[in-house]
Amino acid sequence: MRIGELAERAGTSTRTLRYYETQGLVRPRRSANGYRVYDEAELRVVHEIRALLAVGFGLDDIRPFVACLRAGNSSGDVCPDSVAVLRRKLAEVDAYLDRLGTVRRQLHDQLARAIAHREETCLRTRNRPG
Amino acid sequence: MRIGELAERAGTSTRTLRYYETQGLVRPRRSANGYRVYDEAELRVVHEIRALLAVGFGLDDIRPFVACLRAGNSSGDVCPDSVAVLRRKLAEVDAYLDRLGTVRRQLHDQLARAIAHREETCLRTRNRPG
DNA sequence: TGTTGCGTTGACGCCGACGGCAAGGTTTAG
DNA sequence: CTAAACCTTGCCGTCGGCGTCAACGCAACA
Repeated sequence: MRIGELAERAGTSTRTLRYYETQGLVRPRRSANGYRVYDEAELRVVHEIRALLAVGFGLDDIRPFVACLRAGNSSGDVCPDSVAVLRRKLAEVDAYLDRLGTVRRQLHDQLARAIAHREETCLRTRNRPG
Repeated sequence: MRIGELAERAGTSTRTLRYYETQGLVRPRRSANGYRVYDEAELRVVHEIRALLAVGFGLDDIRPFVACLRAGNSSGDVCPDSVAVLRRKLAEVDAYLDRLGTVRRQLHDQLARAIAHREETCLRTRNRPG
């Protein structure tokens, strides 16, 4: 399979696949004329990359998962390095959820006060002697 | 007050203040020699900018709040444009909290399955005839 | 008068995951 | 023979909020 077909089957672009290659995530062979040639297993790898990107991983974090798949495992998640990344990412997400919750409360209060202030001002204006 | 003093009092850098100026958020006068000169009100403005940035606003979103302060209001929040931005941001944060919650559940499940798989594999290995 | 410490503008660097274009080579269909 | 549809490498652009020089001017103090 060449790059165009893989791109289409993986739902991405050739540009993206070439970029993954520069990042050491995908390793095509080369045919005689220099074209990249991928086997079926690479489709699985690209799907794994896309799924993890969608969850918010960076390409650096994804590397262990790809290595795990390439080592012959049925899932990219089961190797120690992958588990370590999953743990770290879960902790990061929890921390971010905390911060975002705090921000939400602050925004909510800020909005409530602003509206209360406007109501008050409006009332004063309406009762003002004209 | 010149730029260095304002930077120090606002807890930021001169570079940052000049950048805010290019974004139309801060408007110093100029002294005869071309130095930027700020009055006390600008300190308040810079504090407002910093507070909103810390909450996750972009400079574009902050513009109405600065305008509101500059219009003489005691808070930057009370003007209609500011309230609109607050509403929008609150909705954005809520949406992001949802997505992040989904991601958290997915990560949690993924991690749980990976660990379960490893336990299982470990047991099989230990019971394997040597 | 020299040095130190302010100030000025302008321009490039950063991060991450690509998009897009240029300028070519290859292959295939008509 | 030619045009279309692939492929190649390489390099610049994107977004945001600045950091970090560079090269210069101005001010104050010993």
